[in-house]
Amino acid sequence: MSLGLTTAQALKLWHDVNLAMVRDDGPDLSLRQMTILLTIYLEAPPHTVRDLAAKLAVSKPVITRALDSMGKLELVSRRRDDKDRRNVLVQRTVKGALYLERFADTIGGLSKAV
Amino acid sequence: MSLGLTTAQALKLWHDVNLAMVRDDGPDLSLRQMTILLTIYLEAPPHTVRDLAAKLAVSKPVITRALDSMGKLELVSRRRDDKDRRNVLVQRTVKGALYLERFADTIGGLSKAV
DNA sequence: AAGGAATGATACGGTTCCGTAACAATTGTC
DNA sequence: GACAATTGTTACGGAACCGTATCATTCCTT
Repeated sequence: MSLGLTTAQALKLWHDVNLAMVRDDGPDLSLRQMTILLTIYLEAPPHTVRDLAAKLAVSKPVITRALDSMGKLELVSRRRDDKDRRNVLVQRTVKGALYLERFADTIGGLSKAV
Repeated sequence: MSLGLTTAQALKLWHDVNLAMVRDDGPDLSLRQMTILLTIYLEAPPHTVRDLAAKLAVSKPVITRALDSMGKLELVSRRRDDKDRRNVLVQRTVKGALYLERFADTIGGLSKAV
């Protein structure tokens, strides 16, 4: 399916959503954090640190630190893999789901005005 | 005009564009920097530090520092206002225009796959 | 001309993130 | 069982950003 965004529409939508995020109180997730969060919630599990690092083309410590930060915000949780206890499985949380739901509503609402 | 984005479409589009930005080499602009850059290029001039701070609901040093950073990248330039030499006029640059044009193309291309 | 208002920049201390290198724990291999 | 490979984490020094307070410059009012 194609959304058929023109250049001007794309930039205006991005601007409006970014502006809403900047003006919003509460902590802003960094670009990497947001990408990790969306990956976890949009793609099928399991999600390991190694997989996420590969998908984002980023070092593993970047993932670990982002999971630390988002874990404090309870947007994400971690669990050891029982099949292979070297692995850490990144899991969704209720707060994380609500966060993204609210975020999607913001985009959806603003896209109506583009 | 309404783009009519569904929740799932909005999140997938955001994910895909963010992922492209993360994987891309070169410096990532922060959320605030990106918002400032888009404001400068989408809204009619003049743009002063004070106006930008008000629009983003952010302190003036945030704007000054963001302009410093983006100035080094030549995405933006500054000039004193001759009418009122207290003001600084934020101006567009060729590099900034190309940067956003390329960014819009990324969104446009990825939106076709949503 | 003098004092106050407005604008943007700077200083300061603190927090967060980064990249690289090293590390502990677990698994696989010989 | 010994040793290498894999996974995720931590350590370390450095860079970027933040919020608040302060400053220099310019304008305005009287």
